[in-house]
Amino acid sequence: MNIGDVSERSGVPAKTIRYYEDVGLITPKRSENGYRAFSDSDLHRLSFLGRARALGFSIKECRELLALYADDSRASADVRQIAKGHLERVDRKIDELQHMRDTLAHLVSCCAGDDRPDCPILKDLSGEG
Amino acid sequence: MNIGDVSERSGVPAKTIRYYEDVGLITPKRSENGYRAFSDSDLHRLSFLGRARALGFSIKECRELLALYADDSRASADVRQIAKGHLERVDRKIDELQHMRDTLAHLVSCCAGDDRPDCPILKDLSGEG
DNA sequence: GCTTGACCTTCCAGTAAATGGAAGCCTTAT
DNA sequence: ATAAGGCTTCCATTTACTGGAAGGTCAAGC
Repeated sequence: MNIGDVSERSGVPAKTIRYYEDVGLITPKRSENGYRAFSDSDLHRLSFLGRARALGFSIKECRELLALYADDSRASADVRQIAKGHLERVDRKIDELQHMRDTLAHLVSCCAGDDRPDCPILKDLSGEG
Repeated sequence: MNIGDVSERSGVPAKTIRYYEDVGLITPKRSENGYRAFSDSDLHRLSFLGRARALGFSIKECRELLALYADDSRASADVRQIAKGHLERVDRKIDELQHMRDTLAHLVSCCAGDDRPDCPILKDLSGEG
């Protein structure tokens, strides 16, 4: 398969696939003409990466997950730990965004949003109130 | 005031203050020795930036907000639009993270996390199930 | 007067994870 | 033969800083 094929099948953009090769996440063979020649296993790996990235795992974590996936003697505890660590990070991020959201929603609701200059949003940002 | 003073008072790291000067968000005067000489107004501006960034506004938005703040004939509608646009972005991000979170939490709860290789997390990522 | 340590300066590089674009081969169809 | 579309590499850009090196400045203590 050429890069366009695996891109379409895996849902990972061609540009991103080349990037994944650059950083060593995949190592497709090459055809005689220099084109990348992807195997079914490469495609599978790319789909794995697509799903892991969609769940927010970092490239580093993806690398670790792929290594565990390839290791028949892995302990599921190792996989779980990576996922749990990531889950906690996501939870913290949600909390942070939720806090921003509440403040923003409050400020927006307080602002008249008309043609007058008086604005509680700017007041808050400037330290008044 | 030197950079260390305004950094402490505004809560913005010195490194970040220099960066803000680089990108034109602040333009402190210079003392004869070459040190940045911050005025009260510079400090105020930095505090404004610190609060805006803490709410997740981008540098570009901060620039716009500062411009509106300085403009006595502004319309609060313009401020509100920036804040509302940002709020919507934050909402979308929260939804996205929440979806990740739910999937991750489910997977983590399904994984035994012991020394055996069998792992529903990897199963899911690999496309099975 | 000299040293020491805490500040300050600039400049360069690196971070995460792609993405955009240019210049130029390869292939396939007309 | 040529045009379209796909492929290649390489370089730059994005976001918002952050780290570190090399070196100037200042105030305190001996």
